[in-house]
Amino acid sequence: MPTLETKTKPRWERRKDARPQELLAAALDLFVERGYAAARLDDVAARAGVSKGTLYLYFDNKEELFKAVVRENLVSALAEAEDYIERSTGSSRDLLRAFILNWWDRVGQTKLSGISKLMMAESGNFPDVARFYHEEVISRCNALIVGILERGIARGEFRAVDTVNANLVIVAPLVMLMMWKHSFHSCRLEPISAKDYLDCYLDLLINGLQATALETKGAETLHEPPSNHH
Amino acid sequence: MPTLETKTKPRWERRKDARPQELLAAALDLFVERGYAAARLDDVAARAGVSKGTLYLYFDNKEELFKAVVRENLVSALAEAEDYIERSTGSSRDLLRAFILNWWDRVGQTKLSGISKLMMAESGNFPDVARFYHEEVISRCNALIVGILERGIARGEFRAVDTVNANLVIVAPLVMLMMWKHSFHSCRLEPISAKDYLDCYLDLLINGLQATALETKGAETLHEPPSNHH
DNA sequence: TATATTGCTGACTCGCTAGTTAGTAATTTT
DNA sequence: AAAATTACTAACTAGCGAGTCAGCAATATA
Repeated sequence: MPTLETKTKPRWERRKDARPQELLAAALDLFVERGYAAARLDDVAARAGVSKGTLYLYFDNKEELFKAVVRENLVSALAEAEDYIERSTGSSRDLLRAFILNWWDRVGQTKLSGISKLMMAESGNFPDVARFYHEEVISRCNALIVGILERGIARGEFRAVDTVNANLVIVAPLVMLMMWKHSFHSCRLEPISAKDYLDCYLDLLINGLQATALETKGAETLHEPPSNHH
Repeated sequence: MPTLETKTKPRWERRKDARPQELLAAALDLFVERGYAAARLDDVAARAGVSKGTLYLYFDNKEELFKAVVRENLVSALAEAEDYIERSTGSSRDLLRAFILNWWDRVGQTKLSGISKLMMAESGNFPDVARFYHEEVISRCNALIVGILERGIARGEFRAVDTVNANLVIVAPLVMLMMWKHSFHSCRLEPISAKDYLDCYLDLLINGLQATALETKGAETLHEPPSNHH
């Protein structure tokens, strides 16, 4: 009676080729949901439909698994952004805005934002992972933005701000928006509207960077004057 | 020979009154250093010079200990800020700047910044703590800033920005500065200069908020034009 | 000095998770 | 169809940390 599995499918299949991708996808999910330390490899394996032992056949340990997730998703996206900026020719103002909005589409809006949040949160407890992430993601991202600012200043489009700190000030609201997506879910009445937030941010930013408000006074603004709904 | 502790001090003392404060101080240190989940109560007790059992005499559990730390430090600071703003009479621009700089002195600059970072990082895994922190700290802080913005708009000092989102955009670089203080220590060549960062931030912000750049053109700027040292 | 009180200790339980491994079942080869 | 190969499983370990508690030693009291 118990041995009724006559013509059913095998209890498991050998799928050597598909496993890594499936494990990476599951790992991304769980790292984003729980954070680095709290993500359980048992759960990662389960979500990928394998046992934990199998996970260890494809990745040496938790740290290597995480690095693979970062390479697979963020590093590749960054490389594309570098290309995009390389090829651009328009005004620095438009370039900056396009970069930010594109970045939001490709990273901020997606679950990848959870990785940025996770690294901000846990870099202190995992210095090796932090170093890796800083070199592969943060440094390159900063270089991109400083590049755009220098370009804008050189062309006389932007005021001569301190580019290194301006980079940080510019990035901060974007990183925070990513972090808020993954913090205090249960507390906020209505989630932050990314569109409204970014509109407001870009409005303040472009205004703040403007070479001289006098000269460009007539230029079209990014959007209609924001409503003050409180 | 071994029993040479003739007239030495007792192995431990009874100090019922001093323990709570000492435990709170130790807890603040360890929560900031390690984060909420990773802070070990054994270590907290050890740093306070007692055993873990003693800690449990004064605090029910880890969560209550953490809440006590927040109340002791952040909630009290917030109450003072509320008073300060209540009493203020000057321009909204000065009030906003003063509030930000004062907040940096009282919180951002100190180890308390670690608490903000910790909550951003771990709120998802500890919803009860998150709710508490959101109600006691975040909501009240947001209300303060929205209040200043509304005041400035009502008086015609600020453009009619979307105050709710502007609040977030304004707060973001400040929260990020706090977080950076506690992230990627081992990666950054030179630590971020809070002064330069805040100068740059306030410069962009005030410029971005300015009612119309034409009218207030002659007003003294916050500081000398920032140098572009890169 | 003797007795009562209580602040404090330290060794315990219990549950949880990264990483290991002996063995098994799906596939490939012969 | 049998033998050889190997992708995979499941049960294991080792170690850690929150929370507990029986007992002890520092005071207070008599």
